[in-house]
Amino acid sequence: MSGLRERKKVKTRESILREAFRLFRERGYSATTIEQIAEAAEVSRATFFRYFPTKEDLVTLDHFPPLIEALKAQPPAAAPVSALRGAFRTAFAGLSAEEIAAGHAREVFAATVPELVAANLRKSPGLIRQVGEILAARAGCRPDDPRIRNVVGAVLGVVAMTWMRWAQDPAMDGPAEIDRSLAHLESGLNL
Amino acid sequence: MSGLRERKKVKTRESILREAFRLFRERGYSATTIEQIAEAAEVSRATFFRYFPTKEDLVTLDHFPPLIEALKAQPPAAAPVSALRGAFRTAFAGLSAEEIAAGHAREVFAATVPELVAANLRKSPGLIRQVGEILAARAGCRPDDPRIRNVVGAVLGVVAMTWMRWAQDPAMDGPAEIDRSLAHLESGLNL
DNA sequence: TCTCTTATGAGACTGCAGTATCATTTGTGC
DNA sequence: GCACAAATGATACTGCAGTCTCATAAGAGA
Repeated sequence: MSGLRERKKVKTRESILREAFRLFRERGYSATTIEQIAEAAEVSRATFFRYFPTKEDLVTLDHFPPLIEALKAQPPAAAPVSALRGAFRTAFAGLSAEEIAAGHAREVFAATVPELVAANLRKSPGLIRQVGEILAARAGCRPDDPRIRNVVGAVLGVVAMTWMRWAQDPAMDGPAEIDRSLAHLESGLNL
Repeated sequence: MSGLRERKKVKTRESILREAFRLFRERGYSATTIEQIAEAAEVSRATFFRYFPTKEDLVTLDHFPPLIEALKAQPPAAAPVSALRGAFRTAFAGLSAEEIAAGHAREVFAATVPELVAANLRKSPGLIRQVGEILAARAGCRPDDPRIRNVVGAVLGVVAMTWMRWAQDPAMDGPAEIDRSLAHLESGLNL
């Protein structure tokens, strides 16, 4: 079934993505017009919209790494921060180096440009709540307990900051650094 | 000097803000056009743009509470998280209850709608860096030290989460709750 | 090769944000 | 009341995202 048609579509899609990200890097997200992307990808504007309904769709994360499942599988005795740290570690371990590298540019980008942060926030309204609910169930308290919120906030804040460092230094070992940062948080953020 | 002109300008500005937020609540931020806001505020489109250069300016925080100054004034011996906690406390203490209440709706709104989160992120690229630099100077390490980033990330994450709780429950004492959350972070996030 | 289906390109069109110009109104100082 | 400066309104304009229509090109299957 892998006819010429399908292969061409894949190539076109990849070409659009590649050129779009190149332009984004060169001149920024909002300064890059769809017309420029289409031209660089040697495709008409209309075709661009057939592949990506909106500009945002170029950069939004289709799905987060299976963080939720990994979190559920953590040992019940672990403290909340430890459990989340373990979940991140497990989630990343389930990805091949290629997958991490492939998704890195795109996700890092999405985490760096404000417009895209918003786009992703809009697409994942449940993630924060979901993490909070699991932690609350583990700890035997209500999901809206301030302490649960604090843990989620602190962990996500630390991860976000590390993610941004990763964005600026692609040579960095992102997963390892995230783990190290969470260990730092776990041990009280002392210097 | 408080002539009629000045008072009219203040009234116009308030009218635009009030009608804009009413419409935002009714039909959402991006679904509200500037033309609608201008009409509701009984003002021409041109005048709207004279008061607010962009739509985003309606909702972005003009300036954070004088957090930076408060942070610089913290006792040098305090640990980073403690210093930030103290800075938040001082910054809020410098505001009257009216100022807090007045800014609350607007800021809460800005913290809730994804587009506006992005707008605020774009406007405060320096805040995070600035806080990091001060903390680094206090601790005698480099501003890009991962530990500094972790502290900033964790604190901002905790504050952001508390801020969202505040958004859902306006009766909450926001500043006090932020202080409590930071105390929780300070003491290791244990349950 | 011939037909059918599907992807593409071209171009016009809408809606909205933001800019620019210029005439008109409306406070302000005298 | 008068002359000046400032705020406003009307209007036309640009630029870009996203939609729509229709003609053409190109792969699929016979």
